Amino acid sequence: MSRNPEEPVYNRIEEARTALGLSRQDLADKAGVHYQTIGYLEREEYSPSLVLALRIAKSLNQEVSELFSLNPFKKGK
Amino acid sequence: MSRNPEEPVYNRIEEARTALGLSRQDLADKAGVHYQTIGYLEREEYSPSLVLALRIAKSLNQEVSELFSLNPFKKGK
DNA sequence: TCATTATGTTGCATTAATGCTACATAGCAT
DNA sequence: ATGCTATGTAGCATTAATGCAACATAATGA
Repeated sequence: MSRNPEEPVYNRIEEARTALGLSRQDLADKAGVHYQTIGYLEREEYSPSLVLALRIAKSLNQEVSELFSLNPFKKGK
Repeated sequence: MSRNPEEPVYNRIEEARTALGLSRQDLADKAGVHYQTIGYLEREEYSPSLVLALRIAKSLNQEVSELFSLNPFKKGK
């Protein structure tokens, strides 16, 4: 958020996406967003809206909490 | 999202908040946002950022998926 | 070699999310 | 009656999230 620039959101989008053999474009199509938006999210240049997070989670068959966290994810799951 | 004005996000924030005996101000303090932001969310006038959704879920001891959904919630849980 | 695909980078425009201030109302307690 | 708390509403300012276009690079395959 603009009012909380110090608190990032960590994610495992790339990990989950590649595990399904999807390109960013594939995931973007499923989630209904621009393919570069997926890139920004994977590089954690910004955090998504809740709507997008829910769509991505659905597209990747994961729980929001499995894909996104306020705390860094541990190595290898 | 601005690019998906047709897809709202449903939530049970008020239900979960009152169940804990919290006022909007209480929840806002916990989540680190303005108390009126909670009001806007409860009235579903807009959907939160993922960061805020994660903070609210944590503040209410709930999973994001228990509090927010792309589909309307059924009656009484 | 050439084309395609996937990805990264930059830049610009639009808009929703959030903060904040002020005011109104209703309920409750004193 | 008065004050306090919780909530709703409206308006304005700021900024992050998203779209989109253009270009670069690397890998792959024909």
